[in-house]
Amino acid sequence: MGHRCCGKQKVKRGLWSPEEDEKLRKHITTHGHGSWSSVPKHAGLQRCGKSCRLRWINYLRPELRRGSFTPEEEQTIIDVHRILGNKWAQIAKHLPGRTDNEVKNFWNSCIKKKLMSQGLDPKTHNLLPKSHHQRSASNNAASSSQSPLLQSHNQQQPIPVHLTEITASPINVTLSTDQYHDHGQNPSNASWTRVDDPTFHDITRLPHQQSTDHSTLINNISSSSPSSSVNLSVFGLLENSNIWASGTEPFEAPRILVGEQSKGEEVVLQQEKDTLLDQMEIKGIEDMDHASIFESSSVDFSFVESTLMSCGEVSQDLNSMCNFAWRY
DNA sequence: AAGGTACTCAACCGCCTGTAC
DNA sequence: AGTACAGGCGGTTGAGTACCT
Repeated sequence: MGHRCCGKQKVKRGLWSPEEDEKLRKHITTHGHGSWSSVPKHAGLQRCGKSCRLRWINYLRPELRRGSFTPEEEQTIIDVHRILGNKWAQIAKHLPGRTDNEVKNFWNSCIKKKLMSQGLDPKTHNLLPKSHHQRSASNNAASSSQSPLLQSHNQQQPIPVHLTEITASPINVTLSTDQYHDHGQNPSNASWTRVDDPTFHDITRLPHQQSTDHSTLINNISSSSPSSSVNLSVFGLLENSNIWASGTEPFEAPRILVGEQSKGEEVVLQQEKDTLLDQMEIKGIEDMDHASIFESSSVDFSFVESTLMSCGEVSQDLNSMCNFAWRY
């Protein structure tokens, strides 16, 4: 039987046998994979190169972490997905030892349903229309015990902010109007508080993280994944001053060499950026010292920046990232 | 016990992008 | 500039398994 990606050879398909696994493992550990298209030949496998690559990446790599996802990993997936959407490879990068395939499967089989049973649109992380929610909730008796978090959340419709102007792929961040005021000048002791609704919660928080105490919540989230530098709650919903808590690795600001861009591109990008910024409602935080914000933050923005970069938003310095992060 | 249904997850497919020529 | 190729990625499929009636 032919194969579309390597039509000439006869290749085996379907599940891998232990013998095939062993051949592939032995070949790669001794020779490395080099060109994947040549791996089957050198390893003595009747598989196509793509298949070998997939098998190695998803199953044979020694650094892979097997077993079920922890609540912390689940929260990380939800948080990152809220920002990036179905960018499984990007999401997986923030879960050491997990593959994009694994994350994708876990999302589709578990998290998606969980969110839907809680009345949330898994695509946008926004609330579904009430009828839909009731229907899905009744369809899923096992998870019908809605968390207090969502009960309170349902009382207030968040306003989806679509960032399609900034990125090529839609990124939806859910927030409420005028949620936060900045009471501090120094980010290290800035006091970020919601001003309109003390019952508002991060909509994707897990049941085990229910708490009306925002300090506890943020501490839980940020301490729950020590191996990950991601705490994306900050992008969706800035909770309070705890996000500035010290004691973790200071964020090292990513730097992009201005010289890598042409002058013309710089001008155009700057104009686009200015236009976008004009369109956005400014919440009074841009006066903050951005550099000091990042230095005192434990939040890793680099992946967001890389995503924005790949989607066409090129920043010459940290300002655009600051603008992005601190406006939403 | 048997049949049906739901679920999980490994693997495949097709498209896109980057690179070499 | 155009083409071919390899690698990477997200979406989808289907086999195996668990659970339910």
